[in-house]
Parts: sequence; C-alpha cells; structure tokens
Amino acid sequence: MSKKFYITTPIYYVNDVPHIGHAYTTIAADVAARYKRLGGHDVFFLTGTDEHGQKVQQAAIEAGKSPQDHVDSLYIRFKELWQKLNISHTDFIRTTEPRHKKVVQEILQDLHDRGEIYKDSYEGWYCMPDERFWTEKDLVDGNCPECGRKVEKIKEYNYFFKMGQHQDWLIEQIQSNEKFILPASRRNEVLGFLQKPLEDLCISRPKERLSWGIPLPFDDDYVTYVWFDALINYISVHGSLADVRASGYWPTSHHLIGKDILTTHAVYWSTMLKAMDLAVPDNIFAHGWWTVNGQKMSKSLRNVVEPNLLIEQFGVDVIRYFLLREVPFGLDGDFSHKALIGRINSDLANNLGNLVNRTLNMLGKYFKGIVPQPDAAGDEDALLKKKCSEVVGEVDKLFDELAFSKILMKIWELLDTSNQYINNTAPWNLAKSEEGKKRLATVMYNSAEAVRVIGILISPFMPETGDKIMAQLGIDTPVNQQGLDSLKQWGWIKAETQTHQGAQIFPRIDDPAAAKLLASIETGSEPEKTEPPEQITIEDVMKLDLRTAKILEAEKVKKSKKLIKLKVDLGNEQRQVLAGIAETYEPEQLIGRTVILVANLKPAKLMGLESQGMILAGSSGKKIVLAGFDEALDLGARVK
RNA sequence: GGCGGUGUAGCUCAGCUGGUUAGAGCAUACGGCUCAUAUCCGUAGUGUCCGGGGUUCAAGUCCCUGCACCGCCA
Repeated sequence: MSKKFYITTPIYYVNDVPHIGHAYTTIAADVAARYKRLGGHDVFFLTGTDEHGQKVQQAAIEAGKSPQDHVDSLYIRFKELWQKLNISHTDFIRTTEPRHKKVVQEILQDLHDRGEIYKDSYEGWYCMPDERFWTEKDLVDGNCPECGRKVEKIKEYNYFFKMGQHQDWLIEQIQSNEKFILPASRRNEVLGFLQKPLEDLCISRPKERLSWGIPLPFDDDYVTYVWFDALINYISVHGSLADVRASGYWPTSHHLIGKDILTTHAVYWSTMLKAMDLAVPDNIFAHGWWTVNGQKMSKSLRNVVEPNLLIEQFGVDVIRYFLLREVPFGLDGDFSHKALIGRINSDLANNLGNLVNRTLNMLGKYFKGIVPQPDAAGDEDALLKKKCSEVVGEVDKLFDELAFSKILMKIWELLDTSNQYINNTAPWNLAKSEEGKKRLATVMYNSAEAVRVIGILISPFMPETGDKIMAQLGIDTPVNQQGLDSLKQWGWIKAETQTHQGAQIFPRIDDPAAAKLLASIETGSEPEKTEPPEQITIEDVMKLDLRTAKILEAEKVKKSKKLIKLKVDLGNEQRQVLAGIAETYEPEQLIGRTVILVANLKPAKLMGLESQGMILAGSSGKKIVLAGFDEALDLGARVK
C-alpha cells in the first residue's frame, strides 16, 4: 500500500477577491502534492472556501441576496482560478455544504457531551466590522485598536471551548517537535505567545447578532464562531470523526497557511484536535506575504496583483515558477516586473529553454531526431550521472521541509552541469569525423536523458512544461507513470525514440513592452499613455505668479467631502481660497502653515463660495501633500 | 513597553557547533565555442562581514554595548 499524504491550503474567505497571495499558497500546495504523486504517494490535496460570518452576511444584504445565493456566486472565482493555474486538488470544500455542517455539529455535540464546552457570560467592547471583542484596556481612545472604528459595549452569554487547559500540552508538543511549526521564527513566536496564560476560546455567536453560521446542536439560539467552523473543514472533507480515522489521511502532513493565521492554526486548531482526541498535523507551515515593488498590496493603492492577467500574459508555468523560486518559502517576497522578467529570461529562457532546444536540435541534426544507442561511458558522462543522482536525492530531502526555492536552485545546478557537459564534449566537433560519431551517440543519448530527468523534476512546478519536454523527447509515458523511480537509474529513455523538436518553450521577453504591461498589472490600471508632456518656455513659467502665503483660518466647506475654506495672508493682503484637501488634512492641521499660492489665478466660485487663488500640493492616488518650505520666508514672497 | 529576529560584494541572499586567501545567483568587464533564443562555457574582480568594546592562539561566527530595520505580543 502506498503511503498517504494529506496536504491542505486554508479555505479562503469567499468574500475576498482572489489575488496573488491566495495563488501562492495554493500553488505551493499543488507542487508538493504533485511531487508526492510522482513518488507514488496516495495524495489527498484539499482547498476550499470559508463562507460563513458577518462580512458575508453584510455583503449579501448589500447585494440584495440571500447569503447562500451570494456565496454560491462568489466561490466560483476561486474554483476557476485554480483550474487556470492547473491546481490538482482532490477536493474543494465549502463550509456551507451539508457534509461540512454535519461534521461541525457532530464535533460540537461530542465536545459538549464530554464537558469540553461550557456556557458563560461575557462582557466586553465589540467591534462590529471586525467581529471581535476587546477589553477595556485594549481600546485606543475608546475605539477598536485594530481598525480604529467605534465599539459597542455588549454583555452576553456564549459558549466557550476549554482551550486553556491544553496549554502545557501544547508547549510540550511544539518544543519536542521541531518540524511541527515552520519556519523556526514562527515557531518561536507561538512559544512566546504561550508564555502567557492561554484563555478559553469563545466559540459561539448569538443568532440575534449573527445568523449566518452553523447552529450549535445543543442551543438553537447560537451559531458557531467562524474560526471554529472553518478549521473543521480539514476533517469534514473526510466525513465523520470515525471516517477520518479510517481514511488513512490522518494526521495531516502539511497545513500550508499565511503567516496571518498562524495563531488560529498553531493554537486553536491544535488544542481543538487535542480535545477531539485526534492527532495534530505533522507540520504547519506559515509562509510570508507578497509586496508589490516594495509596497504592501492593498485595494486603496490599487496594486493588488491579479493572477488572471499574469497568466494570460506569461503563462501559468512562468507564474508558478516565479512565485516559488524568487523567495524562500516562509519569508516575505517582493513582486516586481524587473524580478519577473529576470527570472523568465535568465532561468527559463537562457538556461532551461535553451538547453532543451539545443539538445533537440542536435538530435535532429546528427541523428535525424532519433535517440541513439549509447556506447561506453567516459569521465564526462560519469560526472553528469553523478550530479544527476545527487540532485535527485537532495530534492527529495528538501521537499520534506517544503524548501521550494532551494529545490529549484538544486535542479538548476543540474541544468548547469548539463550545459557544461555539452560544452565540454562539443558534439559539433564529434560530428565532423567518423570516429567521433560513436562518441557523439553517447553524448547525445546522455543529453537527452538529462533533459528527461530535468523535465520530470520540474514537472511538479511547471506541469505544462514537463509535458512539453516529454512531447519533444517523443516520450509517450506520462510524467506520473515515469515517476521518481525512473530517476534512480540512469538510462530510462530508450534508444530509437523518435523525438519531435518543437517551438522554444520559453521565449525571451522583450523588456520595454513587458515592463509596460507589468506596470499596468501592478497598479491595476490600464497602461497610461506616455506621451511626453508638452514643453513650455521660461516665459510660460513666469506667467505664474506664485506667492508664499500663511494660512490664518481653515474650516470645512459644508456638504463637501474635499473642500476646505482657507483664509490666507500674503503679507499685504488676505484672501479666501478653497482647497480640495479635506480628505487628507483636518482644518486644525492647516492653521499657521506657510503654503504656495497661485496668486494670479482668475477667481472662481466653488460650492457657492469664491476662491481667489489656488494652493499647490502634490498628489499620488488619494494622498495629498501640501507644498511648502524648509525655512520661513516673508509672506508674499515670489516663488519661481 | 515585553519577547524575538535581522544588519555580509552594485542587487538578492548563503555562511551549522569560532579555524587555512569570506561564498552563490543576478548585474559588470574580458576571453572561448558556435549546436542553440546575441544563447552556453570560462576568467576577473571589488566587500572597515552595521559602529564600539571584550573573550580567545584564532571571530562574520561567542559575550557586552550603541545604531538601524523587522516580526510577535501588549
């Protein structure tokens, strides 16, 4: 019986728009799953969507739909993206499915029956948008410490899971299993977190406050807290607790998660499993986040990287490769067009693509595309074979710790060795003489076999490319049937195989064009037309009468979001000016500042008020910054 | 504020328990080859290893301290 391997991604919050971060976790899990399949494991790979909770309920109301209709229309976005990305999940679970709800209720009932859950009253400050309680001292200026919005004082009865009693066990579990939480820095964080007393976990919400959830089986006035509900997906996909135990897919091999949900998994989930008397996962791996050109991805910056566009432009495999190669799994990474193009051109085009191409081309040229029968091996051949078996072994070890970027670096060492092999043996010289031809056959056979090995090794990362390489080599046996076993001995590929040289698998990318496109993806907007601005003369500049002015008074213009009414002092006169800066500045911040005024602008009426000039400010997106001076200047001074 | 981490070539980083001339990839320069997508191969570099102090025969590696940045918790 083959060994079972169970790997999961988080179930993604269905309300989120899928972005590069979701894709990252899922691709990583897919690569691990595909590799284990290559090794003959029986793999269960799970992903899905988290569909309960306040935000979904609210979004549904806003959309004028029932929550169920709402999530039914939303979860598709994830499912379709995974299809595009060639994700090979075994199952896709939704927390609104009956099979899931049933198991959640089974578990709740079981824990309740065994006294792991109790009812208690709770009083605290509640932040509606964040769906969180805070204690008095948590509050910042009486507002939610996380989002800064208003909180309400609520006293209510709720159900609690006795999480605190498992604290010592959990510490021991983490300390005695080095690989339980990776990377090590995150493991440390959790241990630090556990130095303080671990409290019990509130696992219910009164229906009057939130109805969109799974009802508690023992109290119909409550629904299950979303996290308690969501985490159980890892179990419910296999059926009841008994089914899970019988499935052979327990414990989980790897839970891949983002670093933001480490505590929920390492602490909540582990103690939940302990209470259920199920084994904890072998490993919880918290990976990092992607920034874009060094900036955090956010809706307001409009730099959320949308995977669909990337796939269309560069192809699935390029994106899969880039994400896993560029950054060590576990650390934060930066997505930029420069980095992506660098990887494509140097790793994929110059090294991989070119190696495949030159090999196939020479097979065509010297042997009519037919893999020749090899002859006796020499030193160069031994070196290649040795490197090959070394890489195959190392890659296998590195997969245990999901060190994707290291794995790819290792595989690329084999690429280098293959290129060196070709350079050193110089088939083009061998082809010139009759006695060289014998040696040439061996060299070309080995080159073809090396390309095959590389094709297999990269296939978990780049499934389409793996298939393309096999097709060019003329190998009909699918990658999975060749498997890792076919790499253990040199010489799987048969002589007489008819190869079919095809197109370059990774063409180089012309930099300026790609840069433009990527820039548009990064900013989430259409590429801006980059017509150079019209040039003006010094006379044009001098037409502007710019003056220093001090703000004396400032107040918001009623019924206007943006406008602030200012009274400014130019030294010899005072003026009323309207400035569209209310979204960035409060009136109080402005009083006393010295700014630059366009003094000869024709007066205009805005919102019924006259504006006698214009204040200069720079803007980027929504952010506005007033232009000013390092040092004090006389009021009314000319600026040029 | 508490705990933890990081600071090494132009860039991104590797350097385990202290030990010969500090490494890799990318970028740069030069040379070679021509099967290949001006690709590939080879050679060459450059580093006050964040600053200061200490332990030691010997410190990028250990200790103390300062600075900068980051993470978790509060």
